[in-house]
Amino acid sequence: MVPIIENMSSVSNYQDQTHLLVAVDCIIFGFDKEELKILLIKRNFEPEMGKWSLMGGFLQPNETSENAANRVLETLTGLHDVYLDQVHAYTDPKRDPVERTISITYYALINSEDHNEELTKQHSAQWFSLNEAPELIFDHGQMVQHAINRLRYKTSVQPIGFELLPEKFTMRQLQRLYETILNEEIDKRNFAKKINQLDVLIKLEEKDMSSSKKGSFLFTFDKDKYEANTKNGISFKL
Amino acid sequence: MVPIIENMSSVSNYQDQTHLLVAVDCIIFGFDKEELKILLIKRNFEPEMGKWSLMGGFLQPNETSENAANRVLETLTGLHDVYLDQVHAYTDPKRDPVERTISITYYALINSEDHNEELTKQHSAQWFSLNEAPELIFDHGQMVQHAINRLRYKTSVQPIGFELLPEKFTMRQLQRLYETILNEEIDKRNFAKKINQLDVLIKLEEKDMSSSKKGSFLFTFDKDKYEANTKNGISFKL
DNA sequence: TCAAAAGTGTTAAGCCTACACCCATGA
DNA sequence: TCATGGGTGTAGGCTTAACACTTTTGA
Repeated sequence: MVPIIENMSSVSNYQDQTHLLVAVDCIIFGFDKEELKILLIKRNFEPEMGKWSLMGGFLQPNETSENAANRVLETLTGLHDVYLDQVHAYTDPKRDPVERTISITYYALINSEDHNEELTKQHSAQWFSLNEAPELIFDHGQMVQHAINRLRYKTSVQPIGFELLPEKFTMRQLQRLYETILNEEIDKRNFAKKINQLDVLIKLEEKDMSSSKKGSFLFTFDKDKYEANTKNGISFKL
Repeated sequence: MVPIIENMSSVSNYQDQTHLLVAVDCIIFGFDKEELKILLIKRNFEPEMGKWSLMGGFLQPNETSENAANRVLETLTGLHDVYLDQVHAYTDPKRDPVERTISITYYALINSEDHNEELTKQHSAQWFSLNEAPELIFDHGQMVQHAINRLRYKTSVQPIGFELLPEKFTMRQLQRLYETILNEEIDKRNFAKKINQLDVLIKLEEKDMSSSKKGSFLFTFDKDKYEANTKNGISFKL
């Protein structure tokens, strides 16, 4: 057993300690009007060249893991200021066969219309619906599962779902989003009731005419209202 | 901007990457029949000698972060097989002034009667109630806050509170535990009702006579029942 | 006999769930 | 005119929250 600290010398021994590679891996969620999808890359580099994996990168000097996740994300999608949430650190000494690397995962929520297709093409990236995703390298499959669980919890307690939608969206799109995240059907009347109770949407005059002849009203998320509610102790609970 | 991967060479450049120190820090929760407390150490080593901090240690070769947290915990308390849950990775390049170190935190739940007082004395460790805890070094204060939030969520959704209690406990002890974790008062009739509905306790014949003249019945947590419930889709929700 | 904690049930309010019909419009 | 998706209200059951008195027994 290794001693935790050098009690005897009264100085802890930083320089004798093992230094490790640290990476971030991003679980990139997008919503294409029907389904929750994740963006995966086909590796054109070793190890595991040709297989599917999450997009990741090594932590650089002077960079937080959040910075690194943002960088990775921007490299792949061209997007910045994306919603990111840390999920877990994976530390199995054997998880990367080339060299021990610990990986910190983040999930990202993007409006899948926004991303730069040139860049994703360059990285041989592709969107997959959750059920149809290929097998992933290393522990990336587990990472995805873990991220989904976290996302499910988080969406039911904070209004992060809107990150996945365009600025203006219909009630139906919002409902489909929640259905696909929570993986359950929701009655549309009950859903509308609940959302309206939360009092964080602004109903616009405008209608989206693409999905039906009648057209459906567009809404936007009112961040200020949400924050005011939060201050007043009214919490978002779906 | 640093390239994520060496696309050109089709081999990612592990050896050129920065290697970092990785540590774990433990937020050790205990319950002393009245209050939730945390175990802190007074540092007898640099940096920040003489100040209070969480107990931590560097990640060793061939050790997962969970292994490391267990080791740290055993070193301080003599306990093993303790409930541990990973919370967050802290990666600010300046968080440790001596050398860049990323820290992965775990919270531990222990029955505070069990720990080895010799060992804690050796490390100048002391229990503090959450309100009375001293200021902590680095980002350890934030780590504690983050861990409490996670603990609150987890206890309301999984029966981990029992980890903090002795094998046999009274309904009142259990209630006080939940009150101190959730930081709110609970009506004892409603509490008993809810707990009984969960159907995971065994009421013993035995009474604890220490807290009142009448005495109060002791209970134990029935792990098998809980797992059976879980399998049948009945979930623990407080 | 009194003080102190244990134990126990009921009611009202709010919340959640299930459920069905009309509307507007383009084809 | 019909097919498609949009929009809306209500009733019953369930869960939650509020609330007070009796029991036991050691001091």
